[in-house]
Amino acid sequence: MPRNRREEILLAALDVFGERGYTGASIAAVAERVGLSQQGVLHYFPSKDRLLAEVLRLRDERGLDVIALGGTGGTITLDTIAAIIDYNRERRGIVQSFTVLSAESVLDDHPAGDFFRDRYRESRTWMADIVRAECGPDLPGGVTPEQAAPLLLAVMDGLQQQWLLSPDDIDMPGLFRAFLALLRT
Amino acid sequence: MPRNRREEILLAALDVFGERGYTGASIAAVAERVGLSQQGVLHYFPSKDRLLAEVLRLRDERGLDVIALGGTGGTITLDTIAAIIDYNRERRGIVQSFTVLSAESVLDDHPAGDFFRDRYRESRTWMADIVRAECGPDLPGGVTPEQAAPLLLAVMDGLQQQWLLSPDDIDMPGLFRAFLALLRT
DNA sequence: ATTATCTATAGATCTATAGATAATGC
DNA sequence: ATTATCTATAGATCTATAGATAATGC
Repeated sequence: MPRNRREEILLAALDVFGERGYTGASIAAVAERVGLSQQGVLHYFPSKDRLLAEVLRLRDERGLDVIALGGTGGTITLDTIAAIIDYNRERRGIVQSFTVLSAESVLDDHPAGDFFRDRYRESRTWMADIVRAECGPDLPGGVTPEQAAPLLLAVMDGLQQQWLLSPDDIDMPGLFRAFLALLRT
Repeated sequence: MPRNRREEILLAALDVFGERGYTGASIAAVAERVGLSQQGVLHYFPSKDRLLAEVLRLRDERGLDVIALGGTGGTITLDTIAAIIDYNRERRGIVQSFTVLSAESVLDDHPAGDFFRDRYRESRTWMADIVRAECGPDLPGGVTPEQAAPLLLAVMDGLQQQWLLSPDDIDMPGLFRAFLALLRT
């Protein structure tokens, strides 16, 4: 049963990064989670930076992302995104990982800075396309799809932050749909 | 000229926490910034946790917060908040500090967890009051002030995240006002 | 040969304590 | 007396390298 060690390590690393942050996580903690020594992990990934880079690359391949939408195959609508947010309530660990890693990525010289900068840019582009396809070029209050796109991403991120702190107080999917209702008025 | 060492240290610590995150920041880096030895800092604050706690307490006293609204004296409206976001473009360091610290605070057993949990709860309460005072109990799309409150906070946090990564791409105040336009339709 | 894994370890940090010294305030 | 500050240092980590050993694949 030759399990895929590389992937095991990447998934464990994503968890550990979510629990302690990238800075606070140690390679040894990841190693322990997969039953290897710290040096065993470094055999597969030569440095902590590279381990992070590969964790983030895994999201692109696997749709591990909180808002990985490409995988659904069919047309993506705002309701598709709302459904993903429903599902995210059951993936708290992953939500926490991406929330923490994306926030850390704003730090000076952070190894994930480019990744998240690019990711948000791309997300804004296709989010604007989704909004335009669904609501046309004119939204309530004179708002444009180009403005709605970063607002949608902001709402998703910001609700995750509040939900992670107080899961019982924050109805993420309900609040996201309330925002959609504002866009669709 | 007996400068207030405690306060110098707290302000330097807020900066350093914003640059490296709480986990990644060392007491020695804070010390260097104020021209003391690491042990000099520990004379004023007996541990790193306590230093963080006092940094956060300073925000309550001083309105250092990105959205510290109490200090304005007069009535706070949604336009007041928009004006604060205008101003925040010139306080990138502080915005970054609070973005990073609040994201770190979702980590297991983080010393700032209670602080941010309480802060968001309070913020949602007065934000709902502001919305109700200004827009009444019924917002477009059947949205309530209780829903608008966490959405407003989410938009502020989420826009900061995107702006910190790509300041030239993100017009924080403009986008926040676009969101207000949706609420006021 | 290559791959997977380990032990050993160098070299940096980092937090926090202990205890000395100098200056200040009564 | 107390306050401000320093040097010294214990005790934990942490990343990464070096090099050994065992197993696997040709």
